[in-house]
Amino acid sequence: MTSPPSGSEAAAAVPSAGFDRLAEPVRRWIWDQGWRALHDIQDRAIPLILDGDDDLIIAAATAGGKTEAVFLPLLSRIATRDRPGSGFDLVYVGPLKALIDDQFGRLDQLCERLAVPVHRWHGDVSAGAKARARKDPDGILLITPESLEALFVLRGAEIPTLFGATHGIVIDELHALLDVERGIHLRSLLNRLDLALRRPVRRIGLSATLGDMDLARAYLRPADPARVIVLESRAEGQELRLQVRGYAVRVPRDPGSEPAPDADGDPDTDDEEAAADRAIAGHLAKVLRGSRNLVFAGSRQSVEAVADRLRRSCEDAQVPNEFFAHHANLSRDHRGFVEDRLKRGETPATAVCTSTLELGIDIGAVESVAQIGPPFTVASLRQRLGRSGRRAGQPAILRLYIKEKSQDANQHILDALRVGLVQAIAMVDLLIEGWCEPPRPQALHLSTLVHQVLSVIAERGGATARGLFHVLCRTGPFSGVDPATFAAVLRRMGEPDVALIEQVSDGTLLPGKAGERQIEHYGFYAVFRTEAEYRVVRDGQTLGTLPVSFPVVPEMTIIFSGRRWRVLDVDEKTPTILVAPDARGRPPRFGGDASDLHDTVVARMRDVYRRDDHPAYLDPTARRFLSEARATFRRRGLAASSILTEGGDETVLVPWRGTVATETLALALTAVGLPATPWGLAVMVRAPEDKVRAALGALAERAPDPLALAACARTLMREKFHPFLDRPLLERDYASARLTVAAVPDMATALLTGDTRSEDRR
DNA sequence: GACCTGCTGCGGGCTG
Repeated sequence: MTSPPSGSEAAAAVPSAGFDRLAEPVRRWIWDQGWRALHDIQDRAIPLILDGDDDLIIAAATAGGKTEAVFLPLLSRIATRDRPGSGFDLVYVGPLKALIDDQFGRLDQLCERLAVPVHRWHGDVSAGAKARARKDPDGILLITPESLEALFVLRGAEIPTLFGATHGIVIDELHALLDVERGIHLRSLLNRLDLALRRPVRRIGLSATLGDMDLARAYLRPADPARVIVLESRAEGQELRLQVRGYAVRVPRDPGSEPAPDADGDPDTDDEEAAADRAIAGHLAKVLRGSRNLVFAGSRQSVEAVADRLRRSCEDAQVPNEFFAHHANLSRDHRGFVEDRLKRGETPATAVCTSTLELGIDIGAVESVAQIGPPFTVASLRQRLGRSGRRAGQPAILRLYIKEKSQDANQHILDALRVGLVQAIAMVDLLIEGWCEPPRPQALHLSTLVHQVLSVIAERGGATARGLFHVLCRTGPFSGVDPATFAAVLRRMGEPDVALIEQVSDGTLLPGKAGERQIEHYGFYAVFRTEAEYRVVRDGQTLGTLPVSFPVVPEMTIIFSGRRWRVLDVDEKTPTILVAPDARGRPPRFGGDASDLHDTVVARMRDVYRRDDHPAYLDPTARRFLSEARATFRRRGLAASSILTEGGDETVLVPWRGTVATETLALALTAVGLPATPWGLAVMVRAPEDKVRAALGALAERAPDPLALAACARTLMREKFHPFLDRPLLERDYASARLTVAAVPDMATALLTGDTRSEDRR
């Protein structure tokens, strides 16, 4: 048993097996926090971290105490270290600067007790603080993947000194860093760290939403996934209150008549969709006013429109505004203001936001979460839901608002199937079951490979082709790249018109002219692509940014930051847009890419169509939509056959697979001369049914050649370093990332035989 | 037909 330190008036922590094993100053800190007990996950993590050196994944809900679960025992080990000051003892990698600042605040006072320094290292940290950390590396380093990259490029020779003492590297929000470019980047850096130190450094991943633990293990330690220990928190059965609300968008009966302008001169009330938007905003205003909430609106354009409507609803009610827009194009000042107001909790506040408020940063507990439109992924829905009901005894509240077109004789089959509502129901089902999307690990990631080739050359002051292959492909995350493909990438990088690298007489590869320009520019350290933007300025104050792809001219009116503006001037040189307040405005388009639906989600959607029950969480309109969707499903015979004829010359296929497989099927048909376009769940083929059936018959026999399909693809350049690759390499990269040719024969067979067995086996 | 994330070195001007 442990007694509280004398003088402490904090509530006594309940001693437990884990607690008793922590170092004395760490226990003292816990007493002072007034904690009554350690979380289950913390208690279980302590012996694992103290007694072993195995890699570890800790999966627990947002605010489940994951950070403390790893840092309390890790710091207990440091407290008894024998050689302080010979390098950073621990490294924490966080995907957001704001997250690092949050964690710094939490760790700093604990570490002060232990005389363990904590260093922040990201783009907003002063050069002086970084210089001090470099001169005397010790304690804990909190860093972003990009700043770690910068250390390799600029201080390659110092890596063994800086990290010589490091015995653990904690990766926060692991789910956000799986098979995306940034995750591959970080895995490459971790592998390069192990190689530079000539020993593996223990890796500890933290996450609330991992879809597949075996894949997560393989991502954390590709060389030895079996030894990665997974610690999952036992769910505490929190109450979830859920509602799905349907809203009808009326299709104009008489398309010839001009709609009457709205009384307040509101230009966006002229379309029928605006009536549904008004109804949604009206409900949000009614149920959210006076409390603290998050409204995920789906796109930045929709955030602006909804925030504007809710602000005006406050004006109409003559109460102070409590609804604020929050997305990545709004200024840091404005975002900070919204986050502070949510966090302080003194006045009511609702943020209408995009995924900016989905990850990690602490905005305190909110009472409810709303989602407008179906979610993009189950993982993101779970992450969003985790923002509400974080106080003990409080339920998590989720409201989903779904718009569907009202029924009409000429309605398109996909509208009549009410895909948005059915997608929302399928995702809520899967959320409740605890499923979420796993990563797809087969992509080659050639763009990121180009980046890492340059980075390793910079780190080491030159490298051989053999050495690069060893670091990046044999032991690193580019394991899908074979020697021939790797050689083709290097050859391409060395071509005179590309000039990223050049070879000197002894075979060493050095940066070429263009390569030097890349490496020397500070934009090099991030592997993801970004778009050019205007600054939006009012009276010398920056409100935020707009993509240059959005056409802006003087006198046009826009909604931005939830308010209405007139454009005074556009300066292409700086590039800046000057605005002044106005009574009118439309939300701008920000652009963006579509997301992929996973096979499991689509399989579940088909189950929803085939069932008869109505989930209790549907409101009357949503219930009606679901009945209509099922009626369409049966009337069109989709229960028995997934081949439909629309008019004489168009055939619609519904393969009931995710986006990648559906797009692969469309390309496979296009490649054999039948022009096919993927459209949501369906593939629209401009050919009569008998021809389509004949083509499917051939596809059922043999999987198509992926490179032949990639040759038919429209956009091959998707990532930052793609412009340096040639067409054959781009096609190979596309085939690896965006095609599943092996699934084509099964899809074709199922379509032809009307085999409607559910694929929903996970 | 979506979202998000990140960044160094150096020089000039100012303050104490």
